[in-house]
Parts: sequence; C-alpha cells; structure tokens
Amino acid sequence: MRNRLRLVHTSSIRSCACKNLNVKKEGKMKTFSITDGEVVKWNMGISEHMRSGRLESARRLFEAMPRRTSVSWNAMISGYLMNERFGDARQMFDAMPERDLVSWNITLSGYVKNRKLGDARKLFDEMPEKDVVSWNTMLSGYSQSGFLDEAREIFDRTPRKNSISWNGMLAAYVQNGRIELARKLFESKFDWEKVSWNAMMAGYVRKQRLVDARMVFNRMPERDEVSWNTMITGYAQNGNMLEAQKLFQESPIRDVFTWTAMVSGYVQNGMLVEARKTFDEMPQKTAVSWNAMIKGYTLCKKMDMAKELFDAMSCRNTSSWNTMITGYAQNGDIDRARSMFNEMPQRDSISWAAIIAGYAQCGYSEEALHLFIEMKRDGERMNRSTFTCALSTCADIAALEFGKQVHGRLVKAGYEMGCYVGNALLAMYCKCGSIEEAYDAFEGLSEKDLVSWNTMLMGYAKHGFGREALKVFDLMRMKNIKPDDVTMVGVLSACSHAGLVDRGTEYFHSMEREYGVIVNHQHYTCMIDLLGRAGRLEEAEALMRSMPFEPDAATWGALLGASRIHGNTKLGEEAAERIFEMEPDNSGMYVLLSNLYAASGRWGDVKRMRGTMWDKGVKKVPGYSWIEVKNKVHTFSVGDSAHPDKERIYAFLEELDQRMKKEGYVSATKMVLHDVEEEEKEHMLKYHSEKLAVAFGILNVPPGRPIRVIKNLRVCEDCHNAIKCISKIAGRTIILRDSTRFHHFNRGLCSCGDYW
DNA sequence: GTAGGGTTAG
Repeated sequence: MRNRLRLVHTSSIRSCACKNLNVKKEGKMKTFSITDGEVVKWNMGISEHMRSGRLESARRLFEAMPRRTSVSWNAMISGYLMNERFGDARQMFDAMPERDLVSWNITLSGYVKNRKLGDARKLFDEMPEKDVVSWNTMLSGYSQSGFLDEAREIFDRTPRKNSISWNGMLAAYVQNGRIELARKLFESKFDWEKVSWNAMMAGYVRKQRLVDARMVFNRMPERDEVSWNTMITGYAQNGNMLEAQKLFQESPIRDVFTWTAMVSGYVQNGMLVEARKTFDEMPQKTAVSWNAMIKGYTLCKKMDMAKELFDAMSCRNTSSWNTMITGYAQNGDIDRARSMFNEMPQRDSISWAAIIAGYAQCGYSEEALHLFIEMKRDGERMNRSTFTCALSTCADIAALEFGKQVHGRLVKAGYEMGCYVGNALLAMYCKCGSIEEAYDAFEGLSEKDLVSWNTMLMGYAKHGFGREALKVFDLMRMKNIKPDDVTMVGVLSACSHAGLVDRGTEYFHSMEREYGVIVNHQHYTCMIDLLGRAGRLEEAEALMRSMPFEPDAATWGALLGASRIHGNTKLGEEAAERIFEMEPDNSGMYVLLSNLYAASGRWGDVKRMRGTMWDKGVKKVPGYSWIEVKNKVHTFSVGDSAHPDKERIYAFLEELDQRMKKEGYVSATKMVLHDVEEEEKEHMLKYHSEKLAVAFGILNVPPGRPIRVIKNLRVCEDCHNAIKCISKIAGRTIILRDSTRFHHFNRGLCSCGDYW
C-alpha cells in the first residue's frame, strides 16, 4: 500500500507518460494478494543494502525472496549501477522474466553513466516502447559526451517533450560551450522553468559574459538560491569581489553554497584575510568550505597554516588530502606531497592527477609517467583530467610513444575531443615534434576555441613552418575568429621564421586597426627578431629604441641573436651587457656572448667571459638530451658513460665522424663553440649529449621513422652543423627540440634555416 | 527503482 501511494505521488509531479506507466503498474499490483506489503519490505531492504554498498547482502535478500516483482529486479539493477557494477546490472536485466519500461530505462541510464553510448543507443533502439524518460536519458547521454548533433536529433524526435527535455537540450549546448546555440534555443520559447533560467545564466558565467548573465538574472521571473549563487560565483571567480559582496548582502537566502562561493572567491583573488573572516563567520561549514580555505593558504605558500587547518578539520575528505598534496607539490615539497599521497585513506582519480602533476611540475617527469602505469595497476580509471595531465606530462618530456598510447586510450574511453583534453592532445603532438599528427588532432577537434587555434599556429611557427602557420591564421580569419595577443605573437614569429619581412611588418602595423589587438612588449620583440634575422640590424635597433616599453632581457636577446648571426660584435656586446644587468644568472647569455667573441676570433674576450662567469658564481645548467625508444626514455649528458649501450654508440659516432669528414664537414672545435655544455677537452664536442642521443636514435629507431631528440638547452652550433650532415649521410629525418624551438633536419638542411 | 540548474580538489 505504501508503495502504491508513493507511486501515485511521484506520478503526480512527473509527466503524463510516466503516469500511464504507473497506472499499468497499479493494475498489476492489484492481482497480488496479501503478501504485497511483505514484498515491498523486501524491496526496500534491497535498496537500502545497495545504497550503502552491501551488494552481497542485497543479492542474498533478492535470492531469498519468495516472490519477486519487477521492482525487486529494478532495485537490484539500479543498485549495481549505483556501485558501478555494469556487468552485473546487465546480467540481471537479461535474466528478468518480464521487463517493464522502468527496467529498460534504468539499464539505459546505466549505459549512459558508463559512457557506453553505442550500447545505450542499441538498447534504446531495441526498446519495445519508450517514454519521455527514455528520450531524455538518451539526450543526456549524447550531451554528456559532446555529441551535439545526435543530441539535437533525439530532442527533435522526442514526441511529448516535457520541461526536462527542453532543459536537457539547453544544458547540452551550455555544457558544451555552445552559448550562442543555447541563447537561440532559449529565445525560441518563453515558459522556461527556473532551472533553465539558471542554466542559461550559468552558461554566460562560464563564458565570462557577466553582463549577459546579469541580464538573465535581472529578467528571470523568480529567483532561488541557485540563481543568487550562480551570479555571486560568477562575479567572485572573475575578480569582481565588490559586486559579489553587494549581491551577497542583497541575497535573501544565504546557504552553504553562497558562503563557500564567497570564501573561494576571496581565495582566488588573493584576499586571504577576507577569506578567513568569512570562513570564521559561516554559520555552518562543510568540507568544501574548509578545503577552499586550505587552498587559500597553500596558494599563499603558507603550508604550515594549511596543515594546521587540515589537522583541525573533522570532516576531512579526499579533496582535503588532494588540496594538501597539490599545495606541497606546488611549493616544491614533492616529498611531503608523496608521503601524504601514501598516507591517505582513499585515493581517487584526482589524487592521482595531483601527485602526477606534482612530479611533472617539480621536474620528475619520468616518475610522473611511471605513476600512470601504477595508477592503471591500482584500477583507477582515467578521466578527462588524468588524460589531460598525462598528455601534458608527455608533452613536457616529449614522450611521443607514451603520448600516442594515452591518445589511444582516450579514444577507446569514448571521450569526445572537447576543448580541454583536445587542446592538451594537440599541444602534446606539437611539443613532441610530430607536427603532422598535431594537425590531425587539430582537425579532429569537436570544438575549436582560441587556444586550439593559437596552439596550432604557434606549433607551426616553433617548428619553423612559417607558411603553414600563416595558413592557419588565414583560416582563422575566414572563420571570423577574433585573434588575440597570443595569436599575433604566433603570426609575427611565423613571419620571422619564414623570412617574410614585409608581411610581418604589415601585420605589426595593422594589428590594432585590423584586429583590435593592442601591441605589447612581446610583439615588439618578435619584430626586432624579424628585422634582425633579415639582417636589418639598424632598423631593429631603431625599433627597440622607439618602442614605448623598457626593453627587457628577451628584447635584448633578440638583438643579441641577430648580432651573432650577422657578426655585429659591437651591438651584441651592448645587448649582452644589458642582459647581464637584468639577469645576472642567465648562463645562456654568457655563452651566447662568448660565442660571439669566438666567431670574430676574440679569444681573449672568450677567456675573460669564462672568468667573469667563474667570479660571479654563475652556474651552467647541465645540458642533457633524451630520446624515447620503445616506450623508454633514454637520457644522455655530455660525454656520457653511464648508458649500457655506450660502446656501440661511441663506435658509431666515430664511424659517422669519418664519413662526415669525407662529406667535407669541418669540426668546429677550434671555435670553442661550447654553446651550452662546458667541456674539459675540446674533443668532447664530439660527444655532446644531442649527438649521443642522435646516434642512439639511428641505431635503435627503425629506418623510415623520424628520430626525435629533446634537449633542455639551446642546441650548439657545432651540433647543429653535425646533425645536418648526419641527416644527409644516414638518410634520416631528425627532429630536435631544444629550449626555444624545433629543428627538422632532413637531407642536410634544417627547418630553422640556420637561424635560431 | 529511471531524465534537469549552483560551491571545493586536477
């Protein structure tokens, strides 16, 4: 009886179609006799066990039942789904003697939650009848995976749409960042429910269109806590704490969400005192608010305070641990981060992402990738963020093979290449030196935002493919995508790499008028680089002197680079002096300057430079190179003797050296071009880390495939010449990523055009 | 027992 009442109650607030279903059910229930009440109790027992994760007890109860109704079966199925036991759920569904519509719907929603869209659609098509819940579930499935066309098709075909269907379509657009489509849909209809007004507003907030969000907020017929909180959060997270405070005061209802939004807003805007004051004033605190406060302390590097709060909180949850792990890692204390990770009672995917990103950011990339493998062993499933994190770690150390495997798993997991993860994938291929695959990834993006375009454009520019970069820019303009300052840096450096001086100059002068991008420091630096590279040193210098900013180290660096190439020692000297003033510890600049002296035969000055470095205690960053072969990263330093294959490598280098001499290659040893790596003896030039890595690559990478080497510093000139020559002799493509850009060596030439 | 909006951690 109780069950019946509940059914009637739910149906009264649900749709017509639902009501029909329940009427049918009531009919069925009438045929039951006195034991109906008992069955209901059994069913409730099953649900309760399932809710608290006692799957076996639920199962025993289910099997012991003298008589089962479809509700019993459904309770088992949904219980399994709740506990992510998808296989067991499906088995139950298959074993059911008589399925009702709810069983179908529950199973369908199970597939959707499991992101098995193909299976969901198959089941959906097989359904003997569908109600509005079935249609809405399918819609939400497509929406969650970003398949907007399919979602729209389902929506259009839904026979008796209710408010949830409409809201589902609206949310599909909003959550996938298609705010204009959402707006269009929203304006096509007037009787939206509060939920949808809130969703539309949240959509604008997400796009940082606070004025539009506020307009929705002002226009909506009635507001609830969610409306107020969304608006307050919008202001708080976009740095407008004043407006947030104003609304907070005005708000008729303040719940935990409101208070937490304020605390976290203060934290994000670096207003620690205000954050703490609000935190202390909160009528009740949840774990979320504690965590926000802890985050505040970690951001201000007050790890002691963070730890104090963490120790004091009684409602500590996994997020609290995760916040602390990130805090320690970002403050450089990876050991404490790791021990917290080890100590914590329960880890989730975010804990893994936090510790992995921590290792990666502290420079332990290999340990980071190692943890991915451990994570898989631990049974933790990859999600969007672990995927993103894995990809950016691969990008850092240019672990292309590993990155490709992650890509494969990403596809297999059925993730749509939305902006966040898609851009990480794109960046991974760019930074791993595989520009073709980067372009494939770019084309495969389901949604391109400005970051995607900029990444692709910069990718081409850094690889020395200036013309391709400019093609991307043309495409952007064709699609009416408004470039920003980053885009223009890409465009100018592309022009520079392609030697398109006039076109670059034109862009530089028209960017404010044409694209509304204010010229900044970086743009000037690009222009100086562009002119300098083309040998127009006076113009470059004049531009620098006329620019409305104080030149910084990067600006002088561009001039220094140009002076080196074109042998203008005097200008180079001045540039170097200025850089030393600004960045006394920049060892790369000392090296660049001593190269400049060496190039013009001023050996005394070379020696003096070395002395200065010694006096000032400037430490050279040790140079090393690495290469990934068969999923393993091999690292080399100058004159490396640690690698197990060293004898083969050195023998092969010797052989290459002989052949190079025949080709007319002259070792640059006399020039003392120890660009980046200090060596005791000049013959060590032969064994610079990049050469070792290249030799190892030729020996181990199958012919026909490019050899990809990464170096932490700038490649030295001798190595650059040698690798050009090696690419010709060995008939291999060698792609070298150094600290500033990519070099594609092929048939004795380099994509950088010998200027970098 | 099935479908919808707002707060923290990456």
